[in-house]
Amino acid sequence: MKLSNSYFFTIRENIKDEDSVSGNLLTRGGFVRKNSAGVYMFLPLGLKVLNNIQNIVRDEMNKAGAQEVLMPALIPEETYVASGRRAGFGSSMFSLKDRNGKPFVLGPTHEELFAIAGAQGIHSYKDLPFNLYQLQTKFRDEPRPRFGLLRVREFIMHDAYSFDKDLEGLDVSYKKMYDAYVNCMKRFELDYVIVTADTGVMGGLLSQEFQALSETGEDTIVTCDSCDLSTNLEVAECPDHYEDDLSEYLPMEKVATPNAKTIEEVAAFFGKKPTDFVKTLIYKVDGKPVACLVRGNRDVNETKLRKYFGANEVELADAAMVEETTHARVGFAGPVGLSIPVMADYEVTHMRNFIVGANENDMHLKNVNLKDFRIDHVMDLRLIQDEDRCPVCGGKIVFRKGIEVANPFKLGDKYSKAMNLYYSDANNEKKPVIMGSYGLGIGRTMAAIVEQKHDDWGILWPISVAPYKVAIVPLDTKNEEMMNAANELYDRLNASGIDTLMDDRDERPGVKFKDMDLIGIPMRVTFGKAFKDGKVEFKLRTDAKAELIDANEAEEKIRNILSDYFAKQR
RNA sequence: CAGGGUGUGGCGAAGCUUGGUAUCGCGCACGGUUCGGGACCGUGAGACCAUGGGUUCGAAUCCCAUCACUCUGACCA
Repeated sequence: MKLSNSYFFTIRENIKDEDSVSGNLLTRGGFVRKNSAGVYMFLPLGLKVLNNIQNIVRDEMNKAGAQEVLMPALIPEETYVASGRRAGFGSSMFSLKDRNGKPFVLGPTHEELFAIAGAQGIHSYKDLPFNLYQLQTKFRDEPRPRFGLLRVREFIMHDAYSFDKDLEGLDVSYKKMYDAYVNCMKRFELDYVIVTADTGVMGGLLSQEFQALSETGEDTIVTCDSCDLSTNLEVAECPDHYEDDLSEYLPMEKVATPNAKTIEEVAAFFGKKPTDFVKTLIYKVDGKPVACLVRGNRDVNETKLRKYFGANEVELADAAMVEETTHARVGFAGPVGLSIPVMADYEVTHMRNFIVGANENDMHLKNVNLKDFRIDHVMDLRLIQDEDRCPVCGGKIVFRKGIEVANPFKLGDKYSKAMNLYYSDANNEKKPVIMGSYGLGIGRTMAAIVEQKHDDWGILWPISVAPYKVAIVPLDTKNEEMMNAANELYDRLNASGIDTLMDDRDERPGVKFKDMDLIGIPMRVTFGKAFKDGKVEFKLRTDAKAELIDANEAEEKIRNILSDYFAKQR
């Protein structure tokens, strides 16, 4: 591409409406532009990167033996009702009606449609296994889009679906996709970890996330410095490793605690620490109240709670529900005398003589013990914390932030049963097909790469995904000889399949350099002062200084760098 | 959903408290001087001040409503 006659622009100033490094640099470089909250235009440069990422995924999928298809985004709502996920997705699904009033949705993910597609081709065990994938636009009405391309409402996702006759087959299919994703990460040059995660609205047997490490990430990752523990915060275990408190039982006592309702306020009142309390949180689990008990310095892990109940939605109860269930204002809930289900964290069962709310305004109970109230279920209910030890080996745990770029699932038979996807085995018995599903966010990957690879001047694209591999920058556009030589190199590189950009604009050198740095082209060939001696400058975007080389050696040098690079990517 | 902020030429902002018909920087056009890390001087074009209503002789400015964008929290008792 020649810049002088193309849709190319950069923005010098910061973008007000972009809250992340990647969103800012991608907008300033003219890759993307926000059109509405969480919905982006992809401009020429941005589309080139997006296509490069998609082609890497496509290549890895094809190598893994998957076949590409394209499913509709516009889907009858009843499809998701059949699997039970219409309710699961709730308001995060975009929905609309056709002219006859028939409800449709815009697909947020496609397990159902692929199960339907599978059913059309699967009759016998001889039809299995196989694997389908697509690169397609998904729609999710996120409550709060943010961080540029990282959390959006319309995005291109790669999703793949495997079909097997049994769990052993699924293991093989899963491994292939897992390996394909590992290869993709390598080719994207992402610094990442793989963590076990919650299966969430997908359901199924196993979920792993490929998390690109970045402070901008919205996910918290828990790893251990002495074993290979690697898990998402929301599923990190807090096993029953607590020591019993053996102090003598004291008699329960009701104490007036006016104007004190937070743990800190009440602790100050009693002259005690938060660890001497049992916190009672009223949750709304699919609309029904549930009390959760954790030690005063702990937090409830809502994912664990949701999993235990198999619920779609878990949130803290509103004030009205708290008052109805505890007969007191918010701030005085306690387990004694509650008539709703009571869940307790393991740790609570090892405590003695603790303080709880009295279910009465401005009152707390002290010296409460397990005999004083009913617990319906004891479980691992809390969020892991800094001071906790590794649940596997007891080592020191480390918290990091990550961007979830890919997520393979072992689904099992959940969707097969819901969507009537069965096959006949060798004994002519009807069995559900065993499915896996695999997703990788294309735009999110693009943003994650920028989050990891940038400097003060702009983006540092890896060669594999860079919109152009080489930028040719002639500094004197009036010098005919120089322009001829630059054009010749430009033509030769492009003719041999090396995507090359030429900055033939009549701009000052500084402008051209700044722009090329901002958009992050990996290699730059500058035709400048030394051209009269037959020399050009060659510079890698990641290097501070340029080197002077013979003009007629530039092409070979670029070829060598690229062939070395791609050899290492294999 | 709850609470806060913002909306002014293409972009970024000032003006609003204390009403009097819009200012600055970037960008753009033209002329000139420049020309190796976002040049300088001069001239110029470009705005129904988010939308709708109200108060007023007069509204970007005050009042009401709506919409959009954005931040914080996703209510930790």
